[in-house]
Amino acid sequence: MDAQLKILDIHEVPLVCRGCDARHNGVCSTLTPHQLTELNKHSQRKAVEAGTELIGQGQQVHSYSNILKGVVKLSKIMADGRQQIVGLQFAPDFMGRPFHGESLMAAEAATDTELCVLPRKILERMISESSELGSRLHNQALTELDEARDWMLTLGRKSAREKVASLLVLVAAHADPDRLGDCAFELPLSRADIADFLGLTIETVSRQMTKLRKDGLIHIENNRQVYVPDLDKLAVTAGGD
Amino acid sequence: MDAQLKILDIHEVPLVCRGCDARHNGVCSTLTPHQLTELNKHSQRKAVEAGTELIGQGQQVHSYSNILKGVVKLSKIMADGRQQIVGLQFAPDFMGRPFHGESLMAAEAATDTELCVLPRKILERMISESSELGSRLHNQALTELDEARDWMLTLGRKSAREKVASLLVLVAAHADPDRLGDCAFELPLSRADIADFLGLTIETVSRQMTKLRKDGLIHIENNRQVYVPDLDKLAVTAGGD
DNA sequence: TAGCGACTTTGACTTGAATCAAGCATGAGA
DNA sequence: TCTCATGCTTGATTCAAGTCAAAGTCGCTA
Repeated sequence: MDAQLKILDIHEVPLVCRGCDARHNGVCSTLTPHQLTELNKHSQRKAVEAGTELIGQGQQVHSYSNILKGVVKLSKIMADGRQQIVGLQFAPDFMGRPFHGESLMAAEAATDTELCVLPRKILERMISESSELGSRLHNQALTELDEARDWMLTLGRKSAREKVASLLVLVAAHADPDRLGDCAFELPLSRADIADFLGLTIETVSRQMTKLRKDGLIHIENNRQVYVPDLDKLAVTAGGD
Repeated sequence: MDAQLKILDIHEVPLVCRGCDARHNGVCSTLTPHQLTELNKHSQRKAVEAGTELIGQGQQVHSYSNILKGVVKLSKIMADGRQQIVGLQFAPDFMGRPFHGESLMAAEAATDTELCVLPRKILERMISESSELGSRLHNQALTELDEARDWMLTLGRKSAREKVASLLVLVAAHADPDRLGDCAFELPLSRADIADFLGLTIETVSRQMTKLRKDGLIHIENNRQVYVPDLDKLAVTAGGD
């Protein structure tokens, strides 16, 4: 938790990106200069290392964040300890939910992560002032809903092999959105995290990774570095579509 | 598809309920009289029987609907026919999604259903005029996101017995939200639908229902009529919490 | 009221993923 | 350089859920 704090120029970061249709070059905000000044005054840059808990399940949420760098995992935990990762937030996503004060899940940094923390009250006032900002957040919520439902199909109906392939395709898409054909990236998740995301055990994940490797669909180095020679082929073994 | 159409008084129906905090007595709308008149002129009442397809996967969506009566299932289908139900909409839910034109899943009436169909363009104009309406829809999206993520935990980490119990608890909650202790309701889903919602096969669903019955947790009549003597006990076997 | 069809249950068997249990790397610290 | 911890892989075995097959139930229509 060695948080290094400093005032951030809000111009440098996108505010709500996942829900926007267009690609942005690091700027997504449509705030007024006055609003920007205010956010600059009150928002804080925060760097945390992998494994840091950002929000505990059932905890009250007093702030929203832009993820500047890294990957955050959202997970639900049952009373007996069983865990399911229910979403991944990649930079430059916005994290948090207006109107919903209490968190129904935990948020934890999957990798070393940098955040821009925005105070809840100020942001909510800006939402009520700007319908553009509100509709962007609405849009992001709908996008996340689509993604959650896609993942429900993966969890409910796919085999272990298809699940692992689906995860690799998902990460590849975020690492290099426009890349066709081959693609290389670093896995932001441990085997244990992958298992919790796919509803599998560590052992099964490991076995399926090995099989995909032996089938020539992926190459792995140092457990985390993945190279996919043919992304289409991998997508097909992920269940097509 | 024997749709019977007639002009509906929009005052009679709630517009967006799931996302609202308060309970409403059948009226949820905050539209102006002028907006109500316009909706009255353009919205249509539609009655369909169980099994009717409302929106096909990949189809363009030109209207939104309020569900007046019945249950609608939302599902994703893979190329090889595997299916996953990714959400249930109970009356008086609003169905549809602003800004997202194309449907990424199919919607089908699970029971005999009555809808109030609102033209897309008119509703979207009203959303842009009324921030209250927009924020209610935003709220509903967030609620659905929470529900989808809860279900991801069910799909990924629960046993067949827990899954079936979870479904029964879910339906019970919608049938009779305030009921404590015991509770009776009619299942809006066939065994096949339940299997598709839980990521199981029909046979497994049937076996688990039988076990729950033999364990005294539920009573079943005519396959669809369910009586739960102790809802808390059922919730515990659904995985607690 | 017999017969058909759709839906559900039940049984026997198979299988994919979980569990249990060693081993293998890699990196940090002594 | 050795040890220890952590994370990953691999193998043997078990078990929960899937598959295949048959029979039961109900409502509908002729």
